[in-house]
Amino acid sequence: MAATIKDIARRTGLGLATISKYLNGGHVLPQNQAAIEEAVRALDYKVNEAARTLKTRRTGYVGLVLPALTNSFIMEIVQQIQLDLRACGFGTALCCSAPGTDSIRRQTELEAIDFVLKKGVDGIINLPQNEDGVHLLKPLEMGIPVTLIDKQIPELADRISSVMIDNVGAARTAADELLNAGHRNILALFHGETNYTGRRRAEGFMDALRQRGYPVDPDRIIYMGTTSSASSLDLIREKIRQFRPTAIFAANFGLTSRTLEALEAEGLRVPSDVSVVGFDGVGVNDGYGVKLWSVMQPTVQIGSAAAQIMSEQITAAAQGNPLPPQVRTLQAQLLPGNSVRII
Amino acid sequence: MAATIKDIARRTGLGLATISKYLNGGHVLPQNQAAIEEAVRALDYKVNEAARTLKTRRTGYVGLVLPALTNSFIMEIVQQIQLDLRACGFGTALCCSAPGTDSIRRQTELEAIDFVLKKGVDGIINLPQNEDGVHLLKPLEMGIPVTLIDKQIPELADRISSVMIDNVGAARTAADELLNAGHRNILALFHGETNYTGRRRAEGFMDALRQRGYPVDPDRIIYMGTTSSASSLDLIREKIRQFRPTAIFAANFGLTSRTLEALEAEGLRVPSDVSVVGFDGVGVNDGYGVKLWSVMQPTVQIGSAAAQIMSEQITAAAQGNPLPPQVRTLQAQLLPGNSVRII
DNA sequence: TTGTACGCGTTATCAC
DNA sequence: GTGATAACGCGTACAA
Repeated sequence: MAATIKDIARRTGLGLATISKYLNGGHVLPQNQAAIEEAVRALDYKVNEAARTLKTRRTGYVGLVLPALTNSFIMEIVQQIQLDLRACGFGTALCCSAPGTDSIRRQTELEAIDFVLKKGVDGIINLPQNEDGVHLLKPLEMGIPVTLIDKQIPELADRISSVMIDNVGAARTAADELLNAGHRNILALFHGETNYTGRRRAEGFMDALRQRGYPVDPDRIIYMGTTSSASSLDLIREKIRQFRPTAIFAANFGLTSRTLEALEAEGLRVPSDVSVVGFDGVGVNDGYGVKLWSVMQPTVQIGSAAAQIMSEQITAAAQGNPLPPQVRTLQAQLLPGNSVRII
Repeated sequence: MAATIKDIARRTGLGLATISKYLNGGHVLPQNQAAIEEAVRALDYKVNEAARTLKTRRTGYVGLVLPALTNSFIMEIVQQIQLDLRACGFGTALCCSAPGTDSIRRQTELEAIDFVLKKGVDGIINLPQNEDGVHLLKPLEMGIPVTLIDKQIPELADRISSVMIDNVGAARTAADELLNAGHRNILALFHGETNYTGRRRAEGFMDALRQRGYPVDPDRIIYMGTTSSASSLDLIREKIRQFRPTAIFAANFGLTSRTLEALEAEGLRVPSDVSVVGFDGVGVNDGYGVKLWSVMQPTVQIGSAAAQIMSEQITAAAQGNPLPPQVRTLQAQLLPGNSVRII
């Protein structure tokens, strides 16, 4: 049986309130402090988090709700979030809304949120897949702070914090690289059309073209929608055959992977046949001859920022003066490779 | 303010015990059941997990302690564990012992275990990096069930459950593939020499050689130890130059990646210069011309098995009759590629 | 089957 | 500064 605060009280002859106060950072007489410290060590006392939660209504857990663990980008962020939250004393309750076709995604993400809510969390960090954010209404209503990563939900922008990169700038830089190399016939691949991040990256890409006075061909701007990997692959192959681009810009992890597959399937080589700028480090460290140019998001910084914001929001809310939502925008970096041919 | 069991009692006119019993699966009169159901819906009642934990001493969380989130193999397992645990009603407390040189690994893993213990978990699923398992003594002593994945700790084999593949068989199958293709000068790369999984795979590899009467050259069996990625890469390159192998077998995810890098750095092509059989899907879906032969571990099954064992152990322990530790061995599969040249 | 009363370990509010 | 004491919400003997 684990030692309780009562055991400490018995051993030291002090009252419960004194012990509790000291344990929570209050001041007591030096002699009492020493006595408590001694008793804690001797009895190997650990606070009972359940009892504390029952009283304070704070669980010390942050829910981390993600679509799935599918790529190194999200993995690095998850790890960093977990490390930093732990450093702040918070546990990380991982909850993947998990695979599922788009038609049931709303449902699975809602269930994931409901689950962490049921388990009890002080805050939620979410990489949303449900673009209208209805799944976040309940936590918001309950006064549980929410921080978004990677994507933004404009409708809720004034009520929730978010951490993401300058998507417009990142895409613009990537496009510039291709344009500087002389490419004009560029196929550009983005997330679904309703996807905030995808739209921003598309904007950045088009910005780069316009800035130089090049025409924007809407047919070469492909929004993948929420199709499966397989049909995305087919679509990319089709577009490659249709437009015979000299270069491709793929605006996220999955699209970059599928672009490489599509080129391989079409028998096209990088960069001799087609130049490629990708995202999130795909094809950067494969140990093959081709090293892709890649937009690298600062995953460590993203994770740290999310954890920090979350921690601050929770602490402030616990003290009765909730902080306004924070938005943090970080800069991505274009990592050079050898996948762009100068023409 | 959230509704409590008392509110239900007031609304239905029933006693607290009746409500509680029904909520925990007990039988009550149909009319009372209906009344309770109605009240639960009307008041949007949710059980307070903290109060329940305080009483039952069960938190409904399983600690998932890993070295780090570094590759798709571990990621897939983590996701599956989380999904299955959730289906059993358990939350997943993710805790990465995190990066760190080997000298401090014992410490970081111990801290990770201590953290989940402090937060309160009913069980621990662990991918150990500390090979003697001292970090698991405390949970074991506390009566908290532990399930290992991927690796085994022989000293503790009779006290903890484990889920892993038939490492000997997997390595033997991989070796057979190379031997069948006519390779005799094979460089074989394994984890550290003190690593259980690495040793088992090395055994399997050597078995395959011996079974055919081929000599085992200890110099071509490389144990990486716990060196950094960079120095591993250097070591592999050195061995390649030294032995000029016609084939390489890399016995885990990281080693396979570094093997590809090393070959690239040495200017050697796969499979024309050197054949390769790797592990865990590295180089299988890169969208390049070469698709590696790869030992694929059944990540979904591993995750499911770990979650299932954990759930059973916890449930049994909660009912006072703890289950003996379980060991589950699954079969890996050798996925064909085009990275092996017949000579 | 149902209800009463108590305890789980902690924090918070008072008096002192 | 300190110490009784009352919650917090639930599970569970025990009695009815």
